Amino acid sequence: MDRRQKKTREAIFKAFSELLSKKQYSQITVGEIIERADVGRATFYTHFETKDFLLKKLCEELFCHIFDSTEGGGERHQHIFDCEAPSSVILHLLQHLQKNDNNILKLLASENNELFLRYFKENLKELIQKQPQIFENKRSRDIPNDYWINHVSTTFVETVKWWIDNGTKESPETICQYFSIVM
Amino acid sequence: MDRRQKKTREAIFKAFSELLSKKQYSQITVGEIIERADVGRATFYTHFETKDFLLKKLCEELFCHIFDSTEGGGERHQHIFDCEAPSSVILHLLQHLQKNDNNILKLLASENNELFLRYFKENLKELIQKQPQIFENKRSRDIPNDYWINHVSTTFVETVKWWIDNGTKESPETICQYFSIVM
DNA sequence: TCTATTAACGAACTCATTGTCCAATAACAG
DNA sequence: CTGTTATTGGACAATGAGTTCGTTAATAGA
Repeated sequence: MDRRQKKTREAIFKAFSELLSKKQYSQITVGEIIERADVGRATFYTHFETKDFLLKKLCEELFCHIFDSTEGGGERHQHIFDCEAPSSVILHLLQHLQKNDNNILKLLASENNELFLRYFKENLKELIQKQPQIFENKRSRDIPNDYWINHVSTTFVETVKWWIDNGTKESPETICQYFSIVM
Repeated sequence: MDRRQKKTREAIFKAFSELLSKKQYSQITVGEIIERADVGRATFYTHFETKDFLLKKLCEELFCHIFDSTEGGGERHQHIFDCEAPSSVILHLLQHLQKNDNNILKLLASENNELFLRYFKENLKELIQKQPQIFENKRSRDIPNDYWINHVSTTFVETVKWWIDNGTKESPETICQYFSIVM
């Protein structure tokens, strides 16, 4: 890919992320983004159709990274899905979050978190659907499957949100335990 | 209150609700609202500072109604909190929702539901905080109290959301049971 | 190194929307 | 009946979205 393209693209992502951790998505203007990214107005629109598309792309980048390394067929992770404890997957995700790759925690904690939490939840749902055995032992047979998947995803996302909103003071292990108590 | 004020206020609420059940909140313009409500532009702004305030007021009206009649000190409801089963409160809320007062279900199901679900959850949290005994028997002592309250509210709201998204086919009793299984 | 291609620039532009203001008019309460 | 108050419509500035285009600069490939 053209070096110029890559540079502008990254500059826009960076500027956008920084703005997102400061103010509401709806209050961020394209003008602010291009000023901070130091790119021309027309340039922005050749890269992203609208502000909404920019957000979508950003979410995809962030969550792809986390979930790819969780689902990945690498030997390092393979054993996670083999052992019975669902907590190992959860713990792994939590530790990943705590490492704060790409400032993802900052974004999840910001006032815009609903946007990110929605993507987070969607990715989680897919993960659980692909690996139903993770939580199988906790599942009752008297509730519909999609209700159950939705419940698990929601509870996890809300747990993370609570964790972040409270300053991420607890260790991933503690959070993991809270989660397993209510599940 | 002046009849004229009341009329305009209601016309705006009505127009806004109708628009909300059709399109995203962010894509609704003040122009559309006043056109549908058939009131002058200046009139709108004498009633509501901004579109956001209008939304806030609408939410307050909708949820106040439901939660007031749930918490109310009337003798009819008093016994609800006296019996042990948390399901009675839940069932009562679900039945209320099903009656579809003020088209609240339509709004909860619309693309804007996040806005309403947030208010819904806030009201629920308060209710649970005031009546902690409702779920006390399900609560573990190994998790923080606010984590627990958040979890209960979230789970209920998500249950309702799932119910609506699936066409509200199940009876309130069934939904109530699903809820009590996962809690 | 040369060249054709492609991206970035910036400035000007249209268009939609927000929020304000005011003078004229109609509805209201007492 | 009368003073008060809400509504009206239209004009207004300000802001932001998204487009257009001629110019400039970087790039990839030969």
